[in-house]
Amino acid sequence: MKDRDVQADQMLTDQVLTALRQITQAIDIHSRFLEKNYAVTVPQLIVLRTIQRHQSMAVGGVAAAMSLSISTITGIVARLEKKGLLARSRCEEDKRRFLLRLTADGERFLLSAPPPLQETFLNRFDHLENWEKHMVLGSLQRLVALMQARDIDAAPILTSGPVAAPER
Amino acid sequence: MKDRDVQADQMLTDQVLTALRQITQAIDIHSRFLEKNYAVTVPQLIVLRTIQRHQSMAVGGVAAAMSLSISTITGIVARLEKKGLLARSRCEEDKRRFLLRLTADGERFLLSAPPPLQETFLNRFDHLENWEKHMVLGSLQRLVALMQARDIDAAPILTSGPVAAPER
DNA sequence: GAAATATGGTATGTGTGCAAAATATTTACT
DNA sequence: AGTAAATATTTTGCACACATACCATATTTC
Repeated sequence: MKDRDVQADQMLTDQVLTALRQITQAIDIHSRFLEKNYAVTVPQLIVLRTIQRHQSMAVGGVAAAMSLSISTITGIVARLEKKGLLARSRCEEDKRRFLLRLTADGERFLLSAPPPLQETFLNRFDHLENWEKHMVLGSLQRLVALMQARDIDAAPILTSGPVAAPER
Repeated sequence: MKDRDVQADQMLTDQVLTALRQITQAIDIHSRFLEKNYAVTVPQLIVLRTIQRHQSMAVGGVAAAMSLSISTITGIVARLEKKGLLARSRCEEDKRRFLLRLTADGERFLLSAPPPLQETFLNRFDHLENWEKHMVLGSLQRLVALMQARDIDAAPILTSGPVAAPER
């Protein structure tokens, strides 16, 4: 039994959660700002950039590259297609796939579009001292590692259906 | 003009964004796990806890306490009410308000419910060295400060409505 | 070659989050 | 009092993000 100040520990973790939510919120707010002024959201912009980098990609490829689920990408792609920034075509080799590529409008758009958060937060982040940037990134990645350390040991409580979801 | 490695800077910020999304994702996944096994999500659980701490609260109070928008709380409250964990009643002094309080079921539920992330990530976070916890928290709050350094300088493009939102 | 299985993608439904508009109530001002 | 302004909530509409169920095409197996 460690002799710790449990109260203080709880406060610390609460603060972490609050900080995380505030960060998420800030990104979300920026996304809405983008949507209002540039007609695309942050996720949409990142999808466009990702496809641009690869020239042409399948839906699953984008999902893997962004570590998002396929169904999420489907929705985003549908909205981008409706805006005419992106086109889908059946892959000839494997007709299960759709190949995604930018339209001329899409290319043109990216040339004038702002990078995801550059105008705001990332711009300021960029101006931090190098050691501080690395410290922040290190902390974030520490959290990611902690969170991704599979919950498997704690999970099997209500065993309805396939308990051990293979991955993700 | 500083003499920096722009490429490396870009990578750093990209990594920050990726880490942030992964953290958000991990929380979301945990929330679904909770929903499946305990019938409430993380936000729902936090709303319950918040109300419990205050005995009874109005919707706006919860929103302020959690720094979420009122409309978001409305939806969460509706779901909790449907589950019978929480009840609403008109406030007598100010009939615009609804007072929220836990039902007997709600109280009982909280006694058996797990703290938001304790079973998983926070538990592990708790076991970090103290200096590391503080470093992580410090980094997160650094990000929050950067992000909240109001976008006012960049924002006023579409000035519809009260631009300078007082707080939040 | 036909049946079983695997894989890529879409459609649907739920939960979160916001903004904007609609309602109702209280407070302030004239 | 009587309207105007502020306040408290709800409703609606949109964008994510996921899981689940389902359709179409590929691959494997018999």
